[in-house]
Amino acid sequence: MLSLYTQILTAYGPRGWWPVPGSAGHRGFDPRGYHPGDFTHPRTPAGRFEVIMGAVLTQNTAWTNADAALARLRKAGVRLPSDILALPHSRLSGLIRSSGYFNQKAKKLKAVAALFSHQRALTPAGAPSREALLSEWGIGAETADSILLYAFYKPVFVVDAYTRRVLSRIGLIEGSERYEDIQALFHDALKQQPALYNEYHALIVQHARRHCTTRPECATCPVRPCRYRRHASPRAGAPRARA
DNA sequence: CGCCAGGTGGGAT
DNA sequence: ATCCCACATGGC
Repeated sequence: MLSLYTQILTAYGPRGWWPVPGSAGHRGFDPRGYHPGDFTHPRTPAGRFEVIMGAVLTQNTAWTNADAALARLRKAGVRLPSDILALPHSRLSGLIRSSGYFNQKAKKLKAVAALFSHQRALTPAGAPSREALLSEWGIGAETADSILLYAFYKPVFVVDAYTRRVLSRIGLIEGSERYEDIQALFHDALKQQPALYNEYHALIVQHARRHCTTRPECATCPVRPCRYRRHASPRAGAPRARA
């Protein structure tokens, strides 16, 4: 686990994703997504809630699509749970249209707004537990953990489809393990620091997009050893290897 | 035009 | 417990 981190950090450099306490500057969720000035400070209630809405809106969706929806919400003055709760479903779904699944996500935002509607819920002391998040409709393991890590700086590693793919290609997991089992690999091997988990996750995303794609580009891959490399075809078009 | 993108809940087996 | 599917837009 640590070896993978070191290798992809060296290869890609720090990603500088969602800010953590003590970081010098505030850059956006995704370097290509947010721009300085667009974004709300993540240690205020509105800032935390923006991160939370982003976590829902980006579910199985390109970040650019989710970000466009966040921008429209911001422009419409939607900043806090009470704003979401005050909107009719049709108006809300219209505002977030670009994020895809807009009917489902409007419902999810309503649910998440209800959970965070008490002012204390958007403060560090009042942060909901993982169990409380998971019990809300529309919040699964990854979204819950994204909220805990990125909105509340809890030392919780976020496992996503990229994580599963990269680790299984390398041979660190089989691929069908349960979410929490994969997460435990990170929790057990690394110091439990939010900034580390943040950076590591961002680096996995970068690696999965740059080299460890559906059709991987193993020829220039910076990660070694990798089990998949032996099976992978160096050029596109060849039949995909299966273990 | 086809595929993919930082998932989740619900229903069938 | 596991598998299958609906949910939907936008970029390449």
